[in-house]
Amino acid sequence: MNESQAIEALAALSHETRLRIVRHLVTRAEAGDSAGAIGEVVDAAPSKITFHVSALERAGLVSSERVSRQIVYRINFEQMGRVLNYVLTDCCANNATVMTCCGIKS
Amino acid sequence: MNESQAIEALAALSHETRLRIVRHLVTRAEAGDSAGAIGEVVDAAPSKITFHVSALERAGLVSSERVSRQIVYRINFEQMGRVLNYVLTDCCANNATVMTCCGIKS
DNA sequence: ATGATATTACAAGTATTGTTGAAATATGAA
DNA sequence: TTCATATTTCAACAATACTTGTAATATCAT
Repeated sequence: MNESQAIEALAALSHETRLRIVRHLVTRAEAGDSAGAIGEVVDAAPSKITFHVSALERAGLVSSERVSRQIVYRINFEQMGRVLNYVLTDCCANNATVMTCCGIKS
Repeated sequence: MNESQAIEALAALSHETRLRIVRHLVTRAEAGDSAGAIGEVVDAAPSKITFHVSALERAGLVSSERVSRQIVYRINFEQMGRVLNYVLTDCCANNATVMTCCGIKS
Protein backbone atom coordinates (compact mmCIF):
# COMPACT_ATOMS: atom_id res chain seq x y z
CA MET A 1 0.00 0.00 0.00
CA ASN A 2 1.40 3.37 -1.03
CA GLU A 3 0.57 6.86 0.20
CA SER A 4 -2.13 7.73 -2.34
CA GLN A 5 -3.87 4.42 -1.79
CA ALA A 6 -3.82 5.05 1.95
CA ILE A 7 -5.16 8.59 1.49
CA GLU A 8 -7.98 7.29 -0.72
CA ALA A 9 -8.87 4.65 1.87
CA LEU A 10 -8.77 7.10 4.77
CA ALA A 11 -10.95 9.53 2.80
CA ALA A 12 -13.36 6.69 2.02
CA LEU A 13 -13.65 5.91 5.72
CA SER A 14 -14.20 9.51 6.78
CA HIS A 15 -17.92 9.71 6.05
CA GLU A 16 -20.84 8.72 8.25
CA THR A 17 -22.79 6.79 5.61
CA ARG A 18 -19.72 4.95 4.36
CA LEU A 19 -18.66 4.05 7.89
CA ARG A 20 -22.14 2.64 8.49
CA ILE A 21 -21.83 0.60 5.30
CA VAL A 22 -18.46 -0.73 6.44
CA ARG A 23 -19.76 -1.65 9.85
CA HIS A 24 -22.71 -3.47 8.34
CA LEU A 25 -20.59 -5.35 5.80
CA VAL A 26 -18.18 -6.38 8.56
CA THR A 27 -21.05 -8.13 10.35
CA ARG A 28 -22.04 -9.83 7.08
CA ALA A 29 -18.47 -10.98 6.39
CA GLU A 30 -18.22 -13.51 3.52
CA ALA A 31 -21.98 -13.50 2.92
CA GLY A 32 -21.82 -9.85 1.92
CA ASP A 33 -24.98 -7.93 1.18
CA SER A 34 -26.83 -6.43 -1.79
CA ALA A 35 -27.02 -2.71 -2.53
CA GLY A 36 -30.73 -2.70 -1.78
CA ALA A 37 -30.32 -4.46 1.55
CA ILE A 38 -27.47 -2.13 2.50
CA GLY A 39 -29.69 0.80 1.60
CA GLU A 40 -32.37 -0.36 4.00
CA VAL A 41 -29.91 -0.92 6.83
CA VAL A 42 -28.19 2.44 6.48
CA ASP A 43 -31.38 4.20 5.39
CA ALA A 44 -30.16 5.74 2.15
CA ALA A 45 -31.56 6.02 -1.40
CA PRO A 46 -30.22 3.67 -4.11
CA SER A 47 -28.13 6.27 -5.92
CA LYS A 48 -26.60 7.30 -2.62
CA ILE A 49 -25.59 3.71 -1.90
CA THR A 50 -24.01 3.38 -5.34
CA PHE A 51 -22.13 6.62 -4.84
CA HIS A 52 -20.72 5.70 -1.45
CA VAL A 53 -20.12 2.03 -2.05
CA SER A 54 -18.24 2.96 -5.24
CA ALA A 55 -15.93 5.16 -3.19
CA LEU A 56 -15.25 2.24 -0.86
CA GLU A 57 -14.66 -0.05 -3.83
CA ARG A 58 -12.27 2.39 -5.52
CA ALA A 59 -10.35 2.44 -2.25
CA GLY A 60 -10.20 -1.35 -2.30
CA LEU A 61 -12.10 -1.64 0.97
CA VAL A 62 -15.07 -3.40 -0.61
CA SER A 63 -15.49 -5.86 -3.49
CA SER A 64 -18.57 -6.50 -5.60
CA GLU A 65 -20.06 -9.49 -7.39
CA ARG A 66 -23.22 -9.71 -9.44
CA VAL A 67 -25.50 -12.51 -8.28
CA SER A 68 -28.47 -12.65 -10.60
CA ARG A 69 -30.35 -9.38 -10.30
CA GLN A 70 -28.46 -8.17 -7.28
CA ILE A 71 -24.94 -7.00 -6.71
CA VAL A 72 -23.39 -8.36 -3.56
CA TYR A 73 -20.81 -6.25 -1.76
CA ARG A 74 -18.26 -7.63 0.65
CA ILE A 75 -15.84 -5.95 2.99
CA ASN A 76 -12.15 -6.50 2.21
CA PHE A 77 -10.71 -7.28 5.63
CA GLU A 78 -7.15 -7.45 4.26
CA GLN A 79 -7.35 -3.92 2.90
CA MET A 80 -8.80 -2.60 6.14
CA GLY A 81 -5.82 -4.11 7.94
CA ARG A 82 -3.39 -2.65 5.40
CA VAL A 83 -4.73 0.86 5.92
CA LEU A 84 -4.34 0.58 9.67
CA ASN A 85 -0.88 -0.85 9.21
CA TYR A 86 0.08 2.01 6.89
CA VAL A 87 -0.90 4.64 9.45
CA LEU A 88 0.73 2.73 12.28
CA THR A 89 3.97 1.92 10.47
CA ASP A 90 4.52 4.48 7.69
CA CYS A 91 3.08 7.47 9.52
CA CYS A 92 3.64 6.69 13.19
CA ALA A 93 6.87 4.70 12.84
CA ASN A 94 5.35 1.98 15.06
CA ASN A 95 5.45 4.37 17.98
CA ALA A 96 4.97 2.52 21.28
CA THR A 97 2.33 4.93 22.62
CA VAL A 98 0.30 4.67 19.44
CA MET A 99 0.45 0.89 19.61
CA THR A 100 -0.62 0.84 23.25
CA CYS A 101 -3.55 3.21 22.64
CA CYS A 102 -4.46 1.12 19.63
CA GLY A 103 -4.66 -1.87 21.94
CA ILE A 104 -1.60 -3.66 20.66
CA LYS A 105 0.49 -5.53 23.22
CA SER A 106 3.78 -6.40 21.52
CA MET B 1 -13.59 8.38 20.96
CA ASN B 2 -17.01 8.58 19.27
CA GLU B 3 -17.93 8.27 15.61
CA SER B 4 -17.81 11.95 14.68
CA GLN B 5 -14.43 12.36 16.34
CA ALA B 6 -13.15 9.35 14.41
CA ILE B 7 -14.55 10.71 11.15
CA GLU B 8 -12.90 14.07 11.76
CA ALA B 9 -9.57 12.38 12.50
CA LEU B 10 -9.76 10.12 9.44
CA ALA B 11 -10.63 13.12 7.26
CA ALA B 12 -7.70 15.02 8.76
CA LEU B 13 -5.37 12.17 7.84
CA SER B 14 -6.64 11.83 4.27
CA HIS B 15 -4.63 14.64 2.74
CA GLU B 16 -1.11 14.55 1.38
CA THR B 17 0.15 17.73 3.05
CA ARG B 18 -1.37 16.82 6.41
CA LEU B 19 0.05 13.31 6.24
CA ARG B 20 3.48 14.82 5.58
CA ILE B 21 3.02 17.08 8.59
CA VAL B 22 2.07 14.11 10.74
CA ARG B 23 5.05 12.10 9.57
CA HIS B 24 7.39 14.96 10.30
CA LEU B 25 5.92 15.65 13.75
CA VAL B 26 6.18 11.94 14.59
CA THR B 27 9.95 12.14 14.02
CA ARG B 28 10.13 15.25 16.22
CA ALA B 29 8.10 13.63 19.00
CA GLU B 30 8.14 15.64 22.27
CA ALA B 31 10.37 18.34 20.79
CA GLY B 32 7.65 19.24 18.30
CA ASP B 33 8.28 21.83 15.64
CA SER B 34 7.27 25.38 14.75
CA ALA B 35 4.87 26.29 11.94
CA GLY B 36 7.69 27.89 9.99
CA ALA B 37 9.97 24.89 10.30
CA ILE B 38 7.12 22.56 9.33
CA GLY B 39 6.45 24.76 6.32
CA GLU B 40 10.04 24.37 5.13
CA VAL B 41 10.00 20.60 5.58
CA VAL B 42 6.70 20.05 3.78
CA ASP B 43 7.30 22.93 1.35
CA ALA B 44 4.11 24.89 1.92
CA ALA B 45 3.25 28.57 2.43
CA PRO B 46 2.53 29.83 5.98
CA SER B 47 -1.23 30.16 5.53
CA LYS B 48 -1.37 26.67 4.12
CA ILE B 49 0.41 25.30 7.17
CA THR B 50 -1.99 27.09 9.49
CA PHE B 51 -4.96 25.72 7.55
CA HIS B 52 -3.79 22.12 7.60
CA VAL B 53 -2.29 22.07 11.05
CA SER B 54 -5.55 23.55 12.37
CA ALA B 55 -7.46 20.65 10.85
CA LEU B 56 -5.13 18.23 12.60
CA GLU B 57 -5.51 20.14 15.85
CA ARG B 58 -9.33 20.21 15.63
CA ALA B 59 -9.15 16.45 15.19
CA GLY B 60 -7.02 16.21 18.33
CA LEU B 61 -4.11 14.69 16.44
CA VAL B 62 -1.80 17.62 17.13
CA SER B 63 -1.38 20.04 20.04
CA SER B 64 0.08 23.53 20.02
CA GLU B 65 2.01 25.68 22.44
CA ARG B 66 3.31 29.18 22.04
CA VAL B 67 7.02 29.45 22.79
CA SER B 68 8.02 33.07 22.49
CA ARG B 69 7.47 34.14 18.90
CA GLN B 70 6.89 30.65 17.60
CA ILE B 71 4.10 28.16 18.00
CA VAL B 72 5.32 24.65 18.55
CA TYR B 73 3.18 21.77 17.30
CA ARG B 74 3.39 18.25 18.63
CA ILE B 75 1.84 15.04 17.46
CA ASN B 76 -0.64 13.45 19.87
CA PHE B 77 0.40 9.82 19.83
CA GLU B 78 -2.49 8.79 22.09
CA GLN B 79 -5.06 10.20 19.69
CA MET B 80 -3.40 8.52 16.72
CA GLY B 81 -3.69 5.23 18.58
CA ARG B 82 -7.32 5.91 19.49
CA VAL B 83 -8.27 6.48 15.86
CA LEU B 84 -6.67 3.21 14.81
CA ASN B 85 -8.35 1.46 17.72
CA TYR B 86 -11.71 2.91 16.74
CA VAL B 87 -11.46 1.56 13.19
CA LEU B 88 -10.14 -1.78 14.38
CA THR B 89 -12.64 -2.27 17.19
CA ASP B 90 -15.78 -0.22 16.46
CA CYS B 91 -15.75 -0.68 12.69
CA CYS B 92 -14.00 -4.02 12.16
CA ALA B 93 -15.13 -5.75 15.37
CA ASN B 94 -11.53 -6.78 16.00
CA ASN B 95 -11.67 -9.06 13.01
CA ALA B 96 -8.77 -11.52 13.01
CA THR B 97 -7.84 -10.93 9.36
CA VAL B 98 -7.76 -7.17 9.88
CA MET B 99 -5.54 -7.60 12.91
CA THR B 100 -3.16 -9.89 11.07
CA CYS B 101 -2.89 -7.55 8.07
CA CYS B 102 -2.39 -4.69 10.50
CA GLY B 103 0.55 -6.58 11.94
CA ILE B 104 -1.01 -7.44 15.28
CA LYS B 105 -0.14 -10.81 16.78
CA SER B 106 -2.61 -11.41 19.61
C1' DA C 1 7.47 53.31 20.77
C1' DT C 2 9.51 51.22 16.51
C1' DG C 3 10.91 47.60 13.73
C1' DA C 4 11.57 42.72 12.65
C1' DT C 5 9.89 38.05 12.86
C1' DA C 6 6.35 34.31 13.37
C1' DT C 7 1.90 33.09 12.81
C1' DT C 8 -3.01 33.58 12.01
C1' DA C 9 -7.25 35.45 9.89
C1' DC C 10 -9.66 36.72 6.10
C1' DA C 11 -11.55 37.01 1.51
C1' DA C 12 -11.90 35.52 -3.14
C1' DG C 13 -11.64 32.12 -6.21
C1' DT C 14 -11.25 27.17 -7.57
C1' DA C 15 -11.91 22.41 -6.95
C1' DT C 16 -13.85 18.50 -5.01
C1' DT C 17 -17.44 16.01 -2.83
C1' DG C 18 -22.13 14.90 -1.66
C1' DT C 19 -27.32 14.94 -2.60
C1' DT C 20 -31.42 14.34 -5.26
C1' DG C 21 -34.51 12.67 -8.58
C1' DA C 22 -35.19 10.95 -13.16
C1' DA C 23 -33.71 8.16 -16.96
C1' DA C 24 -31.04 4.22 -18.51
C1' DT C 25 -29.26 -0.53 -18.09
C1' DA C 26 -29.18 -5.41 -16.60
C1' DT C 27 -31.34 -9.51 -15.11
C1' DG C 28 -34.93 -12.83 -14.38
C1' DA C 29 -39.86 -14.26 -14.66
C1' DA C 30 -44.30 -14.71 -17.02
C1' DT D 1 -41.33 -10.22 -25.93
C1' DT D 2 -43.07 -7.84 -22.10
C1' DC D 3 -43.01 -6.74 -17.37
C1' DA D 4 -41.06 -6.18 -12.80
C1' DT D 5 -36.98 -5.72 -9.95
C1' DA D 6 -32.18 -4.20 -8.84
C1' DT D 7 -28.79 -1.14 -9.65
C1' DT D 8 -26.26 2.44 -12.08
C1' DT D 9 -25.74 6.68 -14.58
C1' DC D 10 -26.44 11.29 -15.24
C1' DA D 11 -27.32 16.15 -14.62
C1' DA D 12 -28.17 19.88 -11.66
C1' DC D 13 -27.46 21.72 -7.61
C1' DA D 14 -25.64 22.40 -2.74
C1' DA D 15 -22.14 22.07 0.44
C1' DT D 16 -17.26 21.58 1.78
C1' DA D 17 -12.63 21.78 1.29
C1' DC D 18 -8.44 23.74 -0.57
C1' DT D 19 -5.37 27.45 -2.36
C1' DT D 20 -3.54 31.98 -2.68
C1' DG D 21 -2.25 36.43 -1.46
C1' DT D 22 -2.81 40.12 1.71
C1' DA D 23 -3.83 42.20 6.09
C1' DA D 24 -3.85 41.69 10.99
C1' DT D 25 -1.97 40.10 15.40
C1' DA D 26 1.53 38.60 18.75
C1' DT D 27 6.10 38.56 20.47
C1' DC D 28 10.70 40.05 21.10
C1' DA D 29 14.70 43.19 20.50
C1' DT D 30 16.37 47.82 20.02
